[in-house]
Amino acid sequence: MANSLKDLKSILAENNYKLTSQRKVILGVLLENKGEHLSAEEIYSIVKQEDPGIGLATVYRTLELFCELGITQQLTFDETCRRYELESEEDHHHHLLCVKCSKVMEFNDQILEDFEKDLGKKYNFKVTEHKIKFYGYCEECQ
Amino acid sequence: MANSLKDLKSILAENNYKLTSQRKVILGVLLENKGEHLSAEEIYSIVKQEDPGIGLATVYRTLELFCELGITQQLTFDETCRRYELESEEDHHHHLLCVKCSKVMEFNDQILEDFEKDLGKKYNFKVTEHKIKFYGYCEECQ
DNA sequence: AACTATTTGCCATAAATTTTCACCTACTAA
DNA sequence: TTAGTAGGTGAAAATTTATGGCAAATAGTT
Repeated sequence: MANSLKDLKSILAENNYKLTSQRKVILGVLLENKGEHLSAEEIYSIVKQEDPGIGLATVYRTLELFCELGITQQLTFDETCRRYELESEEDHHHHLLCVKCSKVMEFNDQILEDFEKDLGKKYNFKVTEHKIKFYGYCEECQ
Repeated sequence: MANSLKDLKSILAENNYKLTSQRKVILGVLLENKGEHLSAEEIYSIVKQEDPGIGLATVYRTLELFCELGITQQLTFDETCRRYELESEEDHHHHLLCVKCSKVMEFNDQILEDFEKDLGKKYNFKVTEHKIKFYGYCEECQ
């Protein structure tokens, strides 16, 4: 979706939102941490290094906005906090969670896309997205 | 798993836990609301009608215990609270979430079980459980 | 019926997120 | 370029969700 600041600017403009320095910095942090699944607090602490004046509430507000605009996506693992990652059409992936070391890995798949189509017909449910988590033991923890 | 109070009694006894009136009431509420996905607060408010003296902390502690014993299972939709449902070997299902009316439906499947096996080989990840959510539009909201 | 380890209720606390509000700033139109 | 304005921000308070401590109560045993 938003792979650069230029993208961010146009996405915001299209939706009548302003391009602020805080939003730029937060997108920057997300871009620099692709593949990570950061919480708002974690993003906040990284962002603060670049812009010490930024407030935690702004991070929350920005992430909410980014999700609304399809720039980011919320992840809910089984924790008390929510995590975020950049959303991407090209790289649709899911997560493997190790129940022992808590490592989170990603995987892509095509089979599920096909499965999704069948599901729509079978249950008369028009699927727009799916979130799939597999729990188990990673290579090292088996 | 626990389909009756008798089951509960033996599960608790096997694990050296006591059968208290609070635990009975909470299981009762879960049994009467199969198919629902209640939060701790919601369970608390229903339970209170039957036993006004019960404390919220007890509900949380009981649900934690029930999950530990495999009686219930935690669900994390994209909310701030966790939800619970009875766990059942026979009825392994997943969820369809309508993005418009927020209704949550359930579905069973076999294809995913097979898919899971392949995944284990492909990524050297020993899958023990999966949680799958499909988002989209339900029959009425299409 | 008495014993004892669990369990509970109440209250305080923690942690995550949201709201409030006064001030600030990015875009727009003149 | 320069206001004007709608939208955005920071700080702190408020909410929401969940957990921890402790004295009193209780289930299961002796």
